[in-house]
Amino acid sequence: MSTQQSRSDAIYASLRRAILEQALKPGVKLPEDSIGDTFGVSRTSARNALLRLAADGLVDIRPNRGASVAMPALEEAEEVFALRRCLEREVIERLCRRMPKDGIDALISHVREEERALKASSPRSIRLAGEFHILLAELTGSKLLIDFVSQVVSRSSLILARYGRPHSAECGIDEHIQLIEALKNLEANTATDIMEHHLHAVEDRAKAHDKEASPDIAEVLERYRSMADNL
Amino acid sequence: MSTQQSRSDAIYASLRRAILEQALKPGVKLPEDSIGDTFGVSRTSARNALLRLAADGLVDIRPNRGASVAMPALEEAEEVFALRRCLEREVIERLCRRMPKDGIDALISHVREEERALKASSPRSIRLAGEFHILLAELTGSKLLIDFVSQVVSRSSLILARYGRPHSAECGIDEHIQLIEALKNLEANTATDIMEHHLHAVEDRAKAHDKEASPDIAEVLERYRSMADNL
DNA sequence: ATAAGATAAATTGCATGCAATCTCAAGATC
DNA sequence: GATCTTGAGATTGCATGCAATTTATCTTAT
Repeated sequence: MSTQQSRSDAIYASLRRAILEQALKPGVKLPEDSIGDTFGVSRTSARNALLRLAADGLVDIRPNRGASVAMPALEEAEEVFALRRCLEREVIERLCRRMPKDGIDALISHVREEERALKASSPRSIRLAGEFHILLAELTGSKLLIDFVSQVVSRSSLILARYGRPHSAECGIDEHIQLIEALKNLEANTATDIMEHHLHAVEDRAKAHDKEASPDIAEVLERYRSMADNL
Repeated sequence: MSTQQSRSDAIYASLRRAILEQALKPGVKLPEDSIGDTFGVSRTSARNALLRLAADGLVDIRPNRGASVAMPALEEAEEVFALRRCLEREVIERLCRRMPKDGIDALISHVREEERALKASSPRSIRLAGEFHILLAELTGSKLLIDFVSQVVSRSSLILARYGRPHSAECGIDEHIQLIEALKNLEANTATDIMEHHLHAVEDRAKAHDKEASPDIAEVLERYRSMADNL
């Protein structure tokens, strides 16, 4: 998405993080007023950010009813993961054909960050687990592929947030490590198998009870507004 | 995309058609004022439509510089078609596993429409050729897959509009027919081969000179505004 | 003449106001 | 007691106005 009107950028980024880190759970309403107020801007800018999040599939906008964090149905889960397997297979094939020279290093350092966040039991770990897959896509260099993978990963996070076990945050870091190893040796089949297994594990984790009601919005928004982009 | 605020809907649909039928060529500027004026609405609604088109990849929005019909670079062409092959392969596999009972009929009737439009040398034929592939995706029933296929098809159209031969409108209708036949017999491999060949043909067609300058915008907008949704 | 600079016109970024629509609770009806 | 109606409050849809940025035009100097 090439659009960016500076003021809605910050809002977009903050909201996105809040949703992906499950601070804002599926179904939570996102009124333009509240958002505008907490960020000190008008509804116009808030609306703009919401519109972009809707394009990413992270929020639902229903006419005259406003925006809320998207609530993917259970049937969608299968769709999403099927497509995700399709796309990530393509990513791996391309990376085994041509891996940028600093690629492996970037992956390793990302996993290190995942481990750090997990040890600190930071909510970042949830988001970072997803962004590992986005990083893989980025290494292919294909803008479209990055975009599509981002979308399926985002939606997966949403599904996990809605149906998954609370804070399923171990998130298969070891599988990420195995995958890196296979990629380093250009073993496409092995890598694909690991990925397949990994995604099935994630998908299985998405088969539990509904979650408890969510806390106050204003508080969450304020927290994520003040956070800088400390990754 | 679940968003729709009634007034921008009409604008969105009209602009989309105009772009896909190559009445608005890549690079053409799309000022909010002009659009709002021709459609008798304020810039706000026009802007909203543009924002959605940007999410589809049909227009580029650069900060403080406004919107214009997207101009995919030549390097993007390869990306787009590679991903398109990946996605459409998935579509075919799914359809061979489970084809809705009226699916074949729907495809046949669509191709008939393509033929009609081609005979009348209507600009619709260009758009319909793309929408055949979207229809295929729709038959899978997967919202996400429909969405993704729509995007790659749209971008393909843009690439064809920019680099392809002028009005390359034969558009391989016969290949569409062959594909339907293979799908009817559930021959996944044959279908995939045909699709592969078909997409390569389309891609090859996207290798020519730059195009001539485009005509007046206002005129085009007015034409597409007054058109009802006669498919 | 060409290039650089200044001024004016056009266009977007953003905020705000009003009308339309939706939400939800209180009261009326069966 | 349950359902339907009514109305107030909240929230979005849309238009418009102003400031900021960009783009185009016209000087001016080399």
